[in-house]
This record gives sequence, C-alpha cells and structure tokens, in this order.
Amino acid sequence: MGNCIQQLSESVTLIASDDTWIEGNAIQQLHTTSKLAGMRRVAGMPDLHPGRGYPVGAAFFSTGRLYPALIGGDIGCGMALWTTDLDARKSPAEKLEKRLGNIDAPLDDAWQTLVSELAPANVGFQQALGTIGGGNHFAELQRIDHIYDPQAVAALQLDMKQLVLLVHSGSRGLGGSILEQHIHRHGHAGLVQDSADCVDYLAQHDGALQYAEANRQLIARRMLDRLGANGQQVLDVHHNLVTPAAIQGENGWLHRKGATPSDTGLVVIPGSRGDYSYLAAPIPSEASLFSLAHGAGRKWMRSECKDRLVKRYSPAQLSRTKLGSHVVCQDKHLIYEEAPEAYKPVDSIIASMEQAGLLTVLAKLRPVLTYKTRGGCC
DNA sequence: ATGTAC
Repeated sequence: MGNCIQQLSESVTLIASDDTWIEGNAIQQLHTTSKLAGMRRVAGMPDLHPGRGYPVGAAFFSTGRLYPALIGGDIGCGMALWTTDLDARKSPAEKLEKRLGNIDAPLDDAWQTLVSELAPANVGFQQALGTIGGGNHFAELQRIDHIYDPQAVAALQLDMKQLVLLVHSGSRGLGGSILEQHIHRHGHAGLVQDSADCVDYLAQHDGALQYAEANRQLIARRMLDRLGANGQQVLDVHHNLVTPAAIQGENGWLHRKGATPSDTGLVVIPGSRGDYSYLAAPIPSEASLFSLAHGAGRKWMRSECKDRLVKRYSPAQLSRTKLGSHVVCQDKHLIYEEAPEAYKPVDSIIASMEQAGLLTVLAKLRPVLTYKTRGGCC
C-alpha cells in the first residue's frame, strides 16, 4: 500500500495510498490553490476530486486572508448520524419506503415552531429546511454490519438490533446566496483578515452552519416522524467550513471543502449509495490539516455518468444495489450521476486513512434504504 | 450545490 502521506511539494500534502485513484486534474487544482496569496499548506484527502476551479476533498490553511470560494456554496454541508428504535430484522426496505412516502415538500405548519427555534431569521430560505436537496445529498437508513470496537459503539447507545439514520445535507440555497454575494463584490481575491467584509462573511458563514445543522436535524426528525420511530442524534459534523486554527505555530484560517474535521470527535464517512459507510474515531494530525475524507470521492464526472451506464442499467435496476438496499431517486439524471460505479470503493479511502494513522474504525454500516428524491425533474 | 440556467 506504500506511504499514505505523500508530500507533493513544500506546501502540498496528499493523503492517499499508491493504489487510490486520484484524477490528475484534482492534483493540478491542489497545486494551483496552494499558490494563492497567504496560502501556507494544502492537504488533499483520499476522496480528492476536481471541483469548479478548486478541488473537493481537501483542506487549505492560510494566514492573513481567507477565501470563501474555497468553502464553496454549500456552507455547512455535513453528516448527521441518528439512532432509531426501528428493529433491523423487521424493517425491510419495502416497508420503510412505503411508510416514508415523499419528503421533498416543505415542512408543514405543525413543524414551524421547531423550525423557528432551530434556525431563526433566514429570510427567503425557511421553506427549504427539512429537505435534502440534490447532488450527493441523501438520507439513509442503515444496519450496523460489523462492530470493531464494542465498547465505543455501546457508549453511543448504538445497537446492532436497531437501524441508524445517516443524513447528508447542507445549507441549501442560503449558503449559495452568501457565496454569490461575496464573489460579486470580491471575485476570487479572498478577504483580508479582520476587514469589515471579512467579519461580515464570517457572521453569515456561521449562520449558514447553524442553518445546515438545523436542516439535518429537521430531516432526521421528519423521517422518524413518518416512520413512527424515535431516535437521538449521535453526531453532526460539517465538512464545508472555515475555522480559525493554529498550524505549525502560525495562527490562520483552516478551510475545509469536502473534508471532515478530525479534531472534533467521532465521524461517519459514507461510501456511495451501494457501498458501506464507516463510523470512525479520528486521530488528530497536523499532517492532514486535522482533516479526513468526507466520502468515497467521485471517480467519474457527473456529465459522463449517464452515457457510461445507460446501456448497462435502467433507472429501476439502479434503485437496487449489490448490498440489497433500495434507492429512492426518481430523477433520471441524478440516479446515474449517483450510481455506485461513479464513486471510488470506500474501503480504499478508509484504508488509506487508517494506514496514515488518521483514524480508527469503530463500526461498518450497511445501507438499507437511501432517500434521494421522489419528485424528480426533466 | 442550486426554491438552478438554457
């Protein structure tokens, strides 16, 4: 497997084993980003893949200046894991799918007290709270497939007999509007630390983090409500955000874009919808800029997925996976874009980080039912 | 990624 912490240049580190597929374009973007003014260190995670100008699956540490474009539009996007009291043996995907129904519409009036409590004052964006959105977002009921650390897992009130719920979503239109306003004013030059516009951006950013966390909580509660189940939040971790940090004795700004923090407790790193997810205990390390992968990482561009797969699979075939799980995705483009084939095998991603000494795996989670969208488009 | 832009 070789060395999993690769030093690509003085300031660029890549966390990946030799056999982890990383697209050349993503490495190029990593190097380009490392040359921004004030940029001190960048670290690519094993799920690194190309983004719009900047790579996804990476952490960036700068001093004196911060770069909203490096966090992207989905500020606060992240993963939440919940326990449920649903019996893993008596909850087949068909039954869950039927009971869940359609959760694409805005939350109704009965939810509005909780909505205003969790996410007050997001003018124009309140109606998206409690909805998953598109792209790689999902909510997934899972079985605990294997426990590697029984003590740690029991301490979280997780039980193999009960399903868990993993929610991946973000700040919907709110974060995008914050980035859009910022780019309109400042382009890609970034913000000088302590300037009025920087203070203003950080306040908006923090609002988007709160909104995104509230959104994940509302999605989970809404699903539990539909399923007639109870549950508790186990963890909620953002992977698109900027935080103040000290790296190599310097104070600055740690940007994460599709990079899970490794210095804030337990995390879940999901594979594709036809693959396992892993509950893990991070081992904080400056070498990875205190970050981990946020998923398996795309192997194929969204635009090429349908052409590559349409002859092999129908949408109906893609709604069932090799692990026996069901996928609710009535958007014919999205179901191809999110096909398991479009992603790297998650085991190679987890192994890279384990080998690099960045995490310990606690449990392996197996998908039962993934909800993407019932509405569809086109 | 998007209460999308075309």
